[in-house]
Amino acid sequence: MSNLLSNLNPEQLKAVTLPRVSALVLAGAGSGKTRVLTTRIAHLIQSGQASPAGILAVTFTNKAAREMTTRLESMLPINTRGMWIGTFHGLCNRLLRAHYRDAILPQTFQILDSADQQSAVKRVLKSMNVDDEKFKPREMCWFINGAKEQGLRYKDVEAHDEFTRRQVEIFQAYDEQCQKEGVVDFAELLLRCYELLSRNAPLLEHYRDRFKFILVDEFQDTNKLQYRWIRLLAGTTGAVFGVGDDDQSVYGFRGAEVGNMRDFQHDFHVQEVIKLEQNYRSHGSILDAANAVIKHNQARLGKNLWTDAGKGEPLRIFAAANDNEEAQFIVDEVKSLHREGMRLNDIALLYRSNAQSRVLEHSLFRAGLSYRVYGGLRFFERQEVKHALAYMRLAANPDDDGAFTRVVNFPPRGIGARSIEQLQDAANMNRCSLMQAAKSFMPPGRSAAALGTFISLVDGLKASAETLTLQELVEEIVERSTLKSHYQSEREGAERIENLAELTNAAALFNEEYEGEDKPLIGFLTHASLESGEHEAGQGDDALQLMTVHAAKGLEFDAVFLSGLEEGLFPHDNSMNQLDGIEEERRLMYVAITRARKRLYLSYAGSRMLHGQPRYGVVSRFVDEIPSELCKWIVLPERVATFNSYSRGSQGDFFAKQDWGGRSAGGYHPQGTGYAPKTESETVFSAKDTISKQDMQRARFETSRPDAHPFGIGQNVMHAKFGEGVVINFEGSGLDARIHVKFRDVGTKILAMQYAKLTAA
DNA sequence: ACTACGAGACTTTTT
DNA sequence: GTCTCGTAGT
Repeated sequence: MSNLLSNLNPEQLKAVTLPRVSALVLAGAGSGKTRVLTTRIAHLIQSGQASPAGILAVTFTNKAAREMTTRLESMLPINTRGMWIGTFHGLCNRLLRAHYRDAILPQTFQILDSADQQSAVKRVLKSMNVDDEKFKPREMCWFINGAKEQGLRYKDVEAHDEFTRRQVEIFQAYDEQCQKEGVVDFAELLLRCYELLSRNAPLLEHYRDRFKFILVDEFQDTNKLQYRWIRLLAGTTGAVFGVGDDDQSVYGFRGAEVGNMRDFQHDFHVQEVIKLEQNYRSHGSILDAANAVIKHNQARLGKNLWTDAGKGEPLRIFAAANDNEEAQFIVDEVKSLHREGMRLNDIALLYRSNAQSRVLEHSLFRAGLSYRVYGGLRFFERQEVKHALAYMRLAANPDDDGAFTRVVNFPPRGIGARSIEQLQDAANMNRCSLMQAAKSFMPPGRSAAALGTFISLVDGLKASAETLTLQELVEEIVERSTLKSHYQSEREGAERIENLAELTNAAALFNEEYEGEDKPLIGFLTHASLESGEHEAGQGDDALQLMTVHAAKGLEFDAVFLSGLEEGLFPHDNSMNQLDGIEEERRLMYVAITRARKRLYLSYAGSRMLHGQPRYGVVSRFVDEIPSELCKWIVLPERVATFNSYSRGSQGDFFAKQDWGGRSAGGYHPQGTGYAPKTESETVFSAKDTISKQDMQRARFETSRPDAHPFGIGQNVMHAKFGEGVVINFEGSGLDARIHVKFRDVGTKILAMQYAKLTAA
């Protein structure tokens, strides 16, 4: 036991060994939050205070749940398989499956992901003859989920105007359609579970009695319904151990309520709040910057991170003339870090919004740096995979109209919109599913044969599902549905076929892992919707990591590049008019900064292409909130003179970029503590080398002038898309300067100087 | 019934 | 710039 508790700091130890009371742990970034959670569970079990079955631990992501489980297994010689550690949705699903009758759900109920939900809403709108321009499916989903996440059914929603009343009607029709089809959306999973427990006293008693210890991760991210769910399960005698960080609450836009942390203290009579403030991740300057920024927020529970790791290096700030230059700077720095021995895997490139990744990717690609972008389409969300899954869903439940509409004519088999409409009418008329309508009320016509083919296909699959293994079933679906041959004839179908093969793989893997599951098909489909697939392909190879700041939450890297630090981008324009908007953006900035272990770069661009339009930016207020003594500004060598002409007297000099980076002085030590600036670089980073913000701004404007460009009339140039050409004229000045180039293959083009990615040829 | 082209949108996101 | 959606044409 002492083994388990050794190496914990006093606060961590206190949290881990707390008796059976409700408690709140304010865990700052990098303060060992997951460690505390898992060690507490291990300690409770080892000391005999709890049995593995008596613990309920809830997280937000599958990844977090998995990490907790793995760590726990390494601490204790127990099998975590039967333990209740999982996401809110995963645990609710488990409860609903166990008590499907009480929850009034079919045993085979399916879970809709966001895309499925949207198409379900579309079908509702159609059947109600509602204009989907006025009631956009996306917004309807938002409305429905928003209500459910507050614990509200359609009849609980207050409607004071005609529009909302109509929305409520659609809400009702949608829920009825879902019930009829035996499907539940994500929010429904939680609400249904909440209602199941609150309406069934013996059942609730049973679980209250069982879960003596409830642990909640990322408490600041809980929404109203999740909070009520926890309260319900805990009752008046339960003990809830909440861990969270109000400064890292960045999901307000999807219903998370930081206020739940305050309410928790009150509602659960929390006697003491334990603060974990010692940070084991970042060097001092990085933490100081994070603390300085977050101090500007008013509504905080209050917390200050510290470290004994030493100051480390200053933050590096780069002001680029435009987005391409910013990207180029990052490429050069990454290359240099890589040369020094830092693995690309340990370097992250963060941005506020996904749209920003393109320019960066472009430069990385040209430079031949391998990188991986997080947060695109996940495996189970891919079109071809969803199609195959729809066939599986029909095999499990032929009355699943969503799955039916998805694949009734995919691959195309001659069933057009007209026929589907007729089917829909027949189904409405007879109050049955589309499949039943197709079987019993098939309208006579040309498409009858095609429909017959489809019906027998699904019937065949249904029969196969009884006898075949999961893997064989997937293989059969891919073949017999002609998905495979369809994609084979498609130009870019190779990748899709690969993904279908990967689905076969996933099915085999699932079977292996959940051997003996009585309903493997249902289990697999649930797995597919609940775990949209962190099937991280190519995780093994060394690649730079690109992601949004949101996606980076919970991760850490040796070096972090935070790009696009401009007003309007970060903080984002759309956040400004939201309540608490700026504070949430600032928390996001805090999250971004605290991702870095040893080195942090901040960059912004004077102009960048956004939505196909140039947009001129001003440095983000968040950069200004970082004390300048923690920062060093980096300037391109050819501009040092320009910048220095603005700084007078004691202001000192800027650094030419090549004097930076600790190439010879200091450097990266892969197995050591990382960057250890030596004397030489300490000199380089001395305090006199700063410049005022105003000079910075003015200098940047100067350097953006067109006469700084390296081209002359008659010069041969190269363009990524247009190929070779010759410069024939210039036009305009300042940021609007344009260059006329006569290309060999595509004729004369007039390009914006700033964006034309021209190179001398 | 299917394909091709043009208009309009576009913060962040897990389940 | 790029993706999705809707309409018009084959």
